[in-house]
Amino acid sequence: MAGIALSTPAAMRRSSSSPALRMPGPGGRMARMARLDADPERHNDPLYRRRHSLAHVLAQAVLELRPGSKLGFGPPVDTGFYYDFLFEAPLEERELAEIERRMRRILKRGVRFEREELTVADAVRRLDEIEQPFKVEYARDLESTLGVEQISFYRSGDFIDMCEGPHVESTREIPRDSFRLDSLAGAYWRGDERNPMMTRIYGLAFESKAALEEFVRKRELARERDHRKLGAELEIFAISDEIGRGLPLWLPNGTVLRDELEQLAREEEFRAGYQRVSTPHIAKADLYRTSGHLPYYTESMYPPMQLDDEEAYYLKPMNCPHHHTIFAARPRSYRELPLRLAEYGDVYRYEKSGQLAGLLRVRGMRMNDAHIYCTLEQAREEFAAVIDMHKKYYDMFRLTEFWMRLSLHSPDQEKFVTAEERWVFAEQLVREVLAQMQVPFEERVGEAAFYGPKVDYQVTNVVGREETASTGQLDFIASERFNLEYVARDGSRQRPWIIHRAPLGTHERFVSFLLEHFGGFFPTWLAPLQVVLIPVSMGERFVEYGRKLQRVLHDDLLRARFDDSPDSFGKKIRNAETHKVPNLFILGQKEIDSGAVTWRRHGQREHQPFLPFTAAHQALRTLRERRLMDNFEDVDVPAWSGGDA
RNA sequence: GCUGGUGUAGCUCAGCUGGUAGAGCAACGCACUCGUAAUGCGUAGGUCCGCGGUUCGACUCCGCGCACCAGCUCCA
Repeated sequence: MAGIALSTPAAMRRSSSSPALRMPGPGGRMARMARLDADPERHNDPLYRRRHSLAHVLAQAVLELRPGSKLGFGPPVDTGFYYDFLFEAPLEERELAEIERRMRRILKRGVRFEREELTVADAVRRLDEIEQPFKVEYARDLESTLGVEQISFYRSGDFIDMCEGPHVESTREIPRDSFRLDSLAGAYWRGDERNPMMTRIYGLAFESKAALEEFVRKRELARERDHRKLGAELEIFAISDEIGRGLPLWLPNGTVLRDELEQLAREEEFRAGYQRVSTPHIAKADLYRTSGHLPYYTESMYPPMQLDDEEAYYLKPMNCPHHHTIFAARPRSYRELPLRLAEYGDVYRYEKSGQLAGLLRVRGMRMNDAHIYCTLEQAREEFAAVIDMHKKYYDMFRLTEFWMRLSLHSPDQEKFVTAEERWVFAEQLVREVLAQMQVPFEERVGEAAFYGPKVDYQVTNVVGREETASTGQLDFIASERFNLEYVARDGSRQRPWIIHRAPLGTHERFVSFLLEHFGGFFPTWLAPLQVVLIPVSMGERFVEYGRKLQRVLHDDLLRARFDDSPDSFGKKIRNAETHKVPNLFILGQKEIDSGAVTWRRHGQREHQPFLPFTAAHQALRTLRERRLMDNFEDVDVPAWSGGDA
């Protein structure tokens, strides 16, 4: 069951509705993961029935081909369906074609779906007979955990499966060309890695052949925007075996993005009363014993560096212990609070190899980190300010495809510090702040940090993978562990509350989202190359003029390049366009004659104003200084829109 | 980590059943001096992911590694 959504006005919910409904476009993993069978309304959806029935047909075809295979779960998902199997011998991808053929044959036959209900005991007996141990396990589980007494089965031809339904009446209702087997994957029985790994077959299924093809086409299109593809094409980053998996190298273009984001953060944090600090990349084991990382977080840490006669050192997986140590460096007064310490800090986490993915999941990352030390009375206001900062950035970058998750602890999971009342208190505090601010969110149990509840910004990338992009956390554990205290007005010693926050997340993840969100087309202020000056020919006077203007822009710290390659004029335009440079200045005789440029914007061939170079220069400065999002069409580019065509 | 797939020039890819490799783009050179998405000609570039094995002979077959891609982290 989905978490309870609190204080979520219907109108605002749309942008942050459940993952299943939120999928922006062509779905991948998220879409697949979002099982639809939890929502009773979906059961009336004819497409839901078809997909569900196709899962059965898939199982039937598989059993024809591989008798004795064991069945797991086989639900519909919002791009089709899947079914999990345990095979005696591994299934290879090329066998999917044969399975698909058999499925079509079954559809053609017009098999009817018939429901019957059995008592749990009878159900178990039947499942034993047909040798489906996973189903037996599940049937027993339904009885013991949910108190289910009757279990329904669906029979379609000679295939029978324990199933809640509903299904189509007859397989004839399903157009034979409206589905396709998509891929093969491993999946643990009941999603638990201690269980056997089954083989999952994914199928795509839509209303019609046309809808299926449309989906496949859109998915292809989305893959064009994959940050790994764009990152290579635009020379943003590279990952090399020589350096190590999950340890990206930032190329000059990517480093511009990082520098600009850091500049943005520095300015915003300065205005918001943060102070900057810098801390080393390694620290002694004892620090992480104090912080609680060693018991709770070791799996995600690189192994220790052991020196002779000395305590082991660890690469830091988080900046917090270092910042806490700064807080503790001298006695603190309540007058200093809230104390806000910020650092774009490099951290290293040993992610499981199978989790690594481009910039999205890495092992070395740079985080827009800060810790706010405050009194309990200040905690609400500070947390609200943190959420405000998140909102400001998301509005600014026009990131609308996200949902906010209030991540709570789970009393029965070991990874959470035991302190039930304080968890409840902290969670309620955060919940109230969010409610007060009228931001829509959904609660998820078991997603908290080990030291406190979080507000996570969940973003889905182009291939449908969901990750946390930003986070704000309330920590009620660390100040005790680190023995942090301040002297209150009455002279007593008090523990500060701590807020952890990373509204711009990590460069790695944030840039990957921006790349995909913008399709590689960055606003002028962020763009690695802000303007390319292109002469109509390499005649001496054009070259001279172009170099002169380039120097003026460059001296003004604008990232301008004069294209003096031997390429043709058309080729230069093309090169600049494929590199998604936001601004091109075209220079020819008439521009020289009046000290002007013809300004072509990325992808804009129609309207190209002719204006004095000084005006164009000034406009670039404005774009930069105001950080205008001129990669969006509705944003007016100064001096451009009004100019001559 | 686990399951399945993939690995050929900087990039995208071709290479039939074993006889040691090609194309386009990019790079470089020469010519061209051009008004809005690819000027022409030429040159160079490969440990066919790595290491072992089978074979007269391995990019091709087998084994073991490595990397990348997709998926798995609770309901028929």
